[in-house]
Amino acid sequence: MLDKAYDPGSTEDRIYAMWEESGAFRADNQSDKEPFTISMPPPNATGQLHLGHAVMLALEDIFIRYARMQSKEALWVPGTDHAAIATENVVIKKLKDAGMNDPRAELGREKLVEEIKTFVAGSQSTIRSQVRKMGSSCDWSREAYTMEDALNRCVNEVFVKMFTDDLIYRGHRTVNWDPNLQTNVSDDEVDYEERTDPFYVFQYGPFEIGTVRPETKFGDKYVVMHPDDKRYAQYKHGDTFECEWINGPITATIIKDESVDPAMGTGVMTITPWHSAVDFDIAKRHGLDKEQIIDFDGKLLPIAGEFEGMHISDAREKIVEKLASKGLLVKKDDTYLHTVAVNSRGGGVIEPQIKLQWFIDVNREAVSWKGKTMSLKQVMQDVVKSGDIKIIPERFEKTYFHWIDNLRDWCISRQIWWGHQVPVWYKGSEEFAGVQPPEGEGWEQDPDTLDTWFSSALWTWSTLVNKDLTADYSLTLKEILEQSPDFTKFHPTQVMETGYDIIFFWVARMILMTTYATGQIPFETVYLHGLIRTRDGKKMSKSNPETMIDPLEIIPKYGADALRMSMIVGQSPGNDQKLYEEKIAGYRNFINKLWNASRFVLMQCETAGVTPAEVESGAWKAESLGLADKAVLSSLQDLIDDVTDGLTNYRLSDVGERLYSFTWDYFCDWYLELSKGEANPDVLITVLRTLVTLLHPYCPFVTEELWSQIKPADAGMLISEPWPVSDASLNDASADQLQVVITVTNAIRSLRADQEIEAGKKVNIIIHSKHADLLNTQKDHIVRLARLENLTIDSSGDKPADSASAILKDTEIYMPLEGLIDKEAEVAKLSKEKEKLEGFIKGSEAKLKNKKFTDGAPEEVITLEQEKLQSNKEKLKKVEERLKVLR
RNA sequence: GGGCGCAUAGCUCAGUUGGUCUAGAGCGUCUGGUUUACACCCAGUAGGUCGGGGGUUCGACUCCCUCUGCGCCCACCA
Repeated sequence: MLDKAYDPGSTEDRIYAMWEESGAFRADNQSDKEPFTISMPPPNATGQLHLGHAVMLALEDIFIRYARMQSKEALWVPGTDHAAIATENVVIKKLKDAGMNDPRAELGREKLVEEIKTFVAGSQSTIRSQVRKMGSSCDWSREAYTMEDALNRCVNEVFVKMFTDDLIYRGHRTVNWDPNLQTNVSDDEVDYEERTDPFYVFQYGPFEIGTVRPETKFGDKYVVMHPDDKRYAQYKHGDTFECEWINGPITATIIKDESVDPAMGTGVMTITPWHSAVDFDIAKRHGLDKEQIIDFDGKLLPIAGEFEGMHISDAREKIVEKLASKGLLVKKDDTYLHTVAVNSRGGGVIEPQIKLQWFIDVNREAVSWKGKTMSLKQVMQDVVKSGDIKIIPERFEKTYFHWIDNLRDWCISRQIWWGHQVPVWYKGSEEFAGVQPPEGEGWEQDPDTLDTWFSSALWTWSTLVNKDLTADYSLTLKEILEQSPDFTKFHPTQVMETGYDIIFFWVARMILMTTYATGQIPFETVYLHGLIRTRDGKKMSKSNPETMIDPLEIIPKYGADALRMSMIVGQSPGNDQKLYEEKIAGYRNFINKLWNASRFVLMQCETAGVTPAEVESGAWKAESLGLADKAVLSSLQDLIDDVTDGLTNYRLSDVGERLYSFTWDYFCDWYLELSKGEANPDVLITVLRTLVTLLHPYCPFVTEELWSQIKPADAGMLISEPWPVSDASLNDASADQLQVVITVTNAIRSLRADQEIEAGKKVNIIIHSKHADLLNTQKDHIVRLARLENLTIDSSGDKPADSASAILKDTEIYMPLEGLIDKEAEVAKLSKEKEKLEGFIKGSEAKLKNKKFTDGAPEEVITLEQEKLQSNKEKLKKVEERLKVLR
């Protein structure tokens, strides 16, 4: 017999080990079954599982378990990401904490990379065990890692292919340079922080110019204004003038450019092309000189004269002092609020610099897609516009298009050591791009590594290539793909489930790279979940540990099943959710309820001398079924349909709620209560089996554990059970009939509960007339219910002539055939219904007459409308007749 | 500046193409119950003019406009 309460702690690890050892997670690339694939978004190999991962794992596990039970070949590929900058950063920080001053300089490239590898290995094993804790049924035999050899081969192949197609180029551009981490980062990785800094206005010849960054102003020899600005009409483009500046007199040139906003400040500015992307563009347009003022460590160069070698943070004040002493400081505003660019990967303030970097050209039309030649941008737009890829929720498609419209060339090179090194080699002025190093002496590889998203953009397919084939350099990428059984079977994947915050970083780039490299879309559906927030709506973060909910603390306390459900039910895709312990406790209670319901069913079986294993689902004699049995079986068929339909359409929250209320409110509170008098073990076991099966994707541990107690003798594990199919022949009871049963049951019970009812007092239960014709057929059942409630039947008493009542000893319950009790209420109700029906009819008629509707609508819609009209007319007729009778 | 979203019971949220919702759930409140499936329980109760205003419609929580408040994303900030 089961314990009184479900204990996840003693169950979950055991169940997980059982699943894993059985091979239930492993997908077969040779099977005939329809494939269903999910690539797990690889957690960063830097650390700990958090709630963001937990929600992702819960959602994907539901998708994959449902697919598996639907007899699809379900594959869920797990893995980890090397998270280039983040990881290198963490390791460097650790080394510094251990007493090293400059780990990069002290260790050198090779040794530092070794350090990182060691760290990653430890972190990966932590993640693996944490993913297991959530019950994730992923295929560990296919675990992947973005830095493994096979993936490196794919990265190099794609790079070289793009290089050959002129989609990758190297050029001098303004990049987001982080002097702290000594690397550049992509535009998407830059965060903007609001700060208050002094804003200075200086006299620059005849002009006043404003700036927060005087330290960049050494090289400013161009003064720019809008060509239509009347205030400066006297100055002509190209005019020069002499003026006093930081380190003595300079010659300045007037530039007229439309990018200047006349309304901003004085409408005049000087430019620093080397350290600003906007200024760079202006300089480029007019062919102006560019000079570097600040070096890559953030120190001033010789152009700064006496300030040379000074760090910009120290130099600012001194430069201002000097300008002030020359009488050139016009104004200083200490309350100026502006935004400062910082590296979101844990680095410092971004200093724009011109650097030689590698870029992916998103506008060049060199990609063959659907028989046309398109740019990468166009392909990205096409696959979503055409519906090949569907995004849930749909509104993110807008966000996606908006992003693409503003997309600039993607800078893919990074000046860090941890990552895939750029597969380009140099010898003198020679340049060689190849999957393997060039032959011969004297070649040196480009020291840069690739943006971490370059490799993760290949994730859906690079994880499916055959590893032996990737070691064979006589094969092309195309041949490798064609000969990889996993790839041919499982790609494109079906669902990409991830947080909406990485739609640009990752989702968009997977689409970009995968369509280009494989000619296939990476996935069919994108399901985006929201962020998990604290109770007061704050982002959960390590810096605020009090509000943090750590899944690894929650799971032992409430169970993984409860955690999973608390993050799924009552949750809509793409919206953030607040999570707190009471919510999780609520689902822990639900899990326990299910457990105890099963315990009760098992007890009933024991009492009846039935062993659950012997019960064959659905094998009973029709005449042995009471009305309640029929009702529960009928409702169960609806449940199966609703859950199946909901899961197919990714309506996870609805389905969860439906299962929750069926289990608790209907199965436990109603059917099990009835069974206390007279139990039908066959039905109890059958219903429970179906229920547990339907619940399995949501709460896999407890259901698997229960299954072992209630399963048929010849059944295996629940994880591998087929999905239930509804049986229409069990669905014969009408909704009204069921409603009567429920109503009467509850009424009898509440009468019993109400102590104030004296024996013999007459109480009427009003049952609406539309049920009246059912009453006779249910009389026996109601009598049975009464017996269960310890009410004895005395049919000797006087029966009111106008009711078909069962007369009970303690209380008389009349069930009037007609609405005798509250005529007024019924008339009011019917009048309202009449009004409503008239409205429907009017609406339908208008619709059918409207050409706009009939011309545009498909035939089924019109037929449906006509049917609706017809049935409403019939309904109206009945209502009117009924009203006539009542009046 | 451009874009997206949210505003429904004390709290956290559902509400599927406008129609049996005279608006639902969980938690919390209050009342009562409980000799055995479960107090991680049972039966009830109270609580909302679905942010304000206008419009479309026979009918709007649901569609359109507008206002207010909150949040997010992108761009820019001389």
